[in-house]
Amino acid sequence: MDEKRALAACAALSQETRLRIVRLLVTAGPEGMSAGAIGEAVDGASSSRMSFHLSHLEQAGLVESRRAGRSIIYTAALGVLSGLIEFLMRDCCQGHPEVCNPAMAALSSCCEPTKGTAHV
Amino acid sequence: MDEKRALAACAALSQETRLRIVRLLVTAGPEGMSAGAIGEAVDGASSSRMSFHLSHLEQAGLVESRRAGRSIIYTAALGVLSGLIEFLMRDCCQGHPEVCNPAMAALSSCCEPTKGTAHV
DNA sequence: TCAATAATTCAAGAATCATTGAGATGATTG
DNA sequence: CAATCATCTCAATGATTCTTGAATTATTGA
Repeated sequence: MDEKRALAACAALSQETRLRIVRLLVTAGPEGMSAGAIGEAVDGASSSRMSFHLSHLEQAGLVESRRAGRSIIYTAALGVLSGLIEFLMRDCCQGHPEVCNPAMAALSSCCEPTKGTAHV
Repeated sequence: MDEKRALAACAALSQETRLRIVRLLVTAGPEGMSAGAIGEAVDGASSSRMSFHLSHLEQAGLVESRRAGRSIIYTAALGVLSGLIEFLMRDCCQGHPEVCNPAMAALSSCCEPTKGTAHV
């Protein structure tokens, strides 16, 4: 993740409809959702508006799309989201891990590490 | 972190000068930096422009300020940054931790968990 | 092939945001 | 107290972004 991509990602996330779309797709997982279903779920927006926002998100790398019949299925690009997180927190510690542990804890509360045993 | 705050945070981060300021302050740690020093470090911007962006960031909760003599010292609000991360990744796992491990790994590369630390 | 469905593209207008420069505020020094 | 330094506030202007509605492309089934 470089500055340019991080800016594009943040800009994409800074709009209500798009933020909702990303969060919806994060919870939807690898199966994704069709453009139409997303539109209904987030705010019943017009299809052209939805298309505008979905393509903005895809441009920013935060979602990916594939065609399935008449529908186009969108999925969250978790790798890019992770890259953004890493970029934002880079060098936050400077040898003092306790400084950024809140961020670790925040993520741990959702994502249990698969290896190791320590976290509850 | 609720949607409104997350939107404000992302909007604040979606501007080049502001993104640089936040990253600079993240690495600067709890001591922070004066407005003038930040301005010189990020792009030699005019003081009114710097002030505009710093106050935008403070409004969004991403930085905090305190006066020290003639200067005003800004620090990164790591708690809010962590909250944003947690908000973005919330429910990403749905029982499948391997889905969001990239995000964990991204943070771990910066922030080693301290031994035996229970998260809050 | 034709009609229906799903989604996209485009142009125009409305709304929001960033920069500039001038002036104001608050703290320190002589 | 007056001068200076660091920063902030404000109004005007230019730039960017969002929404809307109509037209367009791709896919499917009768």
